[in-house]
Amino acid sequence: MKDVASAAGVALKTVSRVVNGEPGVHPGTAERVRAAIDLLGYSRNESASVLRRGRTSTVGLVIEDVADPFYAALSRAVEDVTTGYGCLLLSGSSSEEPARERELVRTFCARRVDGLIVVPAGDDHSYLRPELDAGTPAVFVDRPPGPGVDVDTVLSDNAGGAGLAARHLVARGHSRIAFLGDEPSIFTASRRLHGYRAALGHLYDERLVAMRAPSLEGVRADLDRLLALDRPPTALFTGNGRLTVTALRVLGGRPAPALVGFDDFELADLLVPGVTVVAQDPAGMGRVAAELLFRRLHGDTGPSEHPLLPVRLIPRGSGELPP
Amino acid sequence: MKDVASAAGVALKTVSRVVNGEPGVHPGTAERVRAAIDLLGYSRNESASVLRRGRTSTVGLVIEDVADPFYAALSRAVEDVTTGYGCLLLSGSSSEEPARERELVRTFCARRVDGLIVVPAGDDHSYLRPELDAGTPAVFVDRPPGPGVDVDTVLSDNAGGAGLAARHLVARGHSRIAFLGDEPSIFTASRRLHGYRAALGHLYDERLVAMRAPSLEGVRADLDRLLALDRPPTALFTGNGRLTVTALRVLGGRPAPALVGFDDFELADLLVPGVTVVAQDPAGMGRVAAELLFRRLHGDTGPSEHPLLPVRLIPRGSGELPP
DNA sequence: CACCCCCTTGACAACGTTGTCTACGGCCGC
DNA sequence: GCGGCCGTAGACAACGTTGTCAAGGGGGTG
Repeated sequence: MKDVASAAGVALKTVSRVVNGEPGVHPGTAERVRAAIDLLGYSRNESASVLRRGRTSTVGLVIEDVADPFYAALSRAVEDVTTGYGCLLLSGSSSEEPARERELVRTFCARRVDGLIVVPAGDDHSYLRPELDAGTPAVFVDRPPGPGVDVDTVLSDNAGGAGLAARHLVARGHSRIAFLGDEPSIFTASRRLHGYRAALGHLYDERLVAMRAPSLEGVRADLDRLLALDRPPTALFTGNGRLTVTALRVLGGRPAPALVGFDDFELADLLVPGVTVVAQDPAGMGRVAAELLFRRLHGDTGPSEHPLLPVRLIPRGSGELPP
Repeated sequence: MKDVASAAGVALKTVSRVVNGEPGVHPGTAERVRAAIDLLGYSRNESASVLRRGRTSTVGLVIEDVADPFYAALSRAVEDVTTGYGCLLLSGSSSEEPARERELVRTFCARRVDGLIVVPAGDDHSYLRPELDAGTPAVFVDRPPGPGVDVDTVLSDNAGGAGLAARHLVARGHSRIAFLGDEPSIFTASRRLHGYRAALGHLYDERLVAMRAPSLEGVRADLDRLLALDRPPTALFTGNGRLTVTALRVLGGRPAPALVGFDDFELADLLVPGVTVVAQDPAGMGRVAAELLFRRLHGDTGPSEHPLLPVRLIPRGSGELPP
């Protein structure tokens, strides 16, 4: 900028004014400055600008894994909203590791993001206290923060959706409905178990429940056990997209039980039979969370909000198979 | 930091030394400083640090769309490598718009990223000249830069893969093989057309070629036209993952021609018949590109490199159907 | 005992930008 | 013709950090 100033024969401050489009610069002078900028290929040093101004126009997003379509869609929606407000999005994958989540938040905060959107991996977020107190707003998505941290959250109706799935299968005549869920320590997994259990009532049988992180071997072991029971399940409710796909892969070739999966996924409609799912709206979650964050950034200091996004059941065939 | 210094009763510089793990600080003093840091919840202002040091430990990635599984996988691989080198990744989606690509690059450069990884949307990259001259290395992935810009590239063997697909179908007895490709202005689309054409030789028939951006309506129109020909194709080669999926959706219910698709995708193995594909390795491309960038960042100033990543044909059934 | 060196610590400037305040000249109205 | 106002421009400090250099004190050596 110094070079631009001397090239244009003006003071530093005048260049600054031109760069920032501030009023009170003679059109002719501004033109000379712009010419010098083009000539020298100058571009403002954002770090210095941030240092002086204190605002970074930057938002941090922590997700589980960009390569997971659910989070990829969420991420894209957040990016679009962020860009719309003239901000840059920093994002990182926690790989479901609390330490990595914390490290990402720390990194983002050190870079002085204006706000945070977090899909938490851990359940202790007391480390966020200093940032929240310092005025950095945070919105938690998909899962709530640990106890003692009061921030906005954007969650899906997990229990309601699981109930929808269970009742759908019961209505088709199933009474033995297995549940394959992720690790119970994961909020969404336990909420979905809860909704499934509540909807089944006296039909609930804990021997039909298996919960663990998705893996081909794990799912195979669980399905082997379930299908070898005296009274095996006639229907299966899978607790997230990864588990649904893994279960389909394991079941490939076997006589298929009725199946409803939580989370929609591409090509669910092209499989035979089509896979009935309870669909969340990942892009909607990202959009709502980002809009909420920007309302906070624009000064909204009301009590924390906790929208619950609806889910919907999409029948495609697999969930309508008879017992 | 000033507050930490006075809380610990030491000078600013001593706190700086502790924060950066520099040697020459008495263990007792360091302990006092660390206590003060914890007490005050201090975290270094990265903008100021960057301003002083000149290095941001940051890499910028421009892709087409994070929500596309191909780029999501690429993105994740780049993130992992970047994190491994202690850097933060900034990424953004260009939505296939040259202006947006340029805007993202501009934003990243203003934030003084140490290096760039770009999946270009446009074909004029002269705007990168100042940055390259200023010593910011760039690696282009999936598609090369426009003319006159000499940077490292990481490309897949598009023509080779398309040839593989075409020969695979010819070997199964097909002589009328249609090609559904993306817009010919897209580098990968034209390379794949080229490979397909070269492999077919005298079997090539331009009436069997349709190229345009993927959309349900567009693909439906193209397939309607192709299948209504006097001598309709008995096999179909789709030029990217989106087109393959869209074509499958359009074909759903019709007597299916043999099909080979460029790009692997989840569940390709579970459809009936399984979808034969020419698989690229998006994660591998991201990894190679990122490693190449870090070699440049660590001082490698050799001539620009242009690795061509191999692709492989995965037969799953659809590509082995007879004419 | 004097000297030197090392270990530890601090003072200070500089990174590039922007907010604040001041200065200059011309124009208007009285 | 004079005072005041406006439009334009610049000087300067400050943001928070780190590199450079220097200072103080303690221990070892001649």
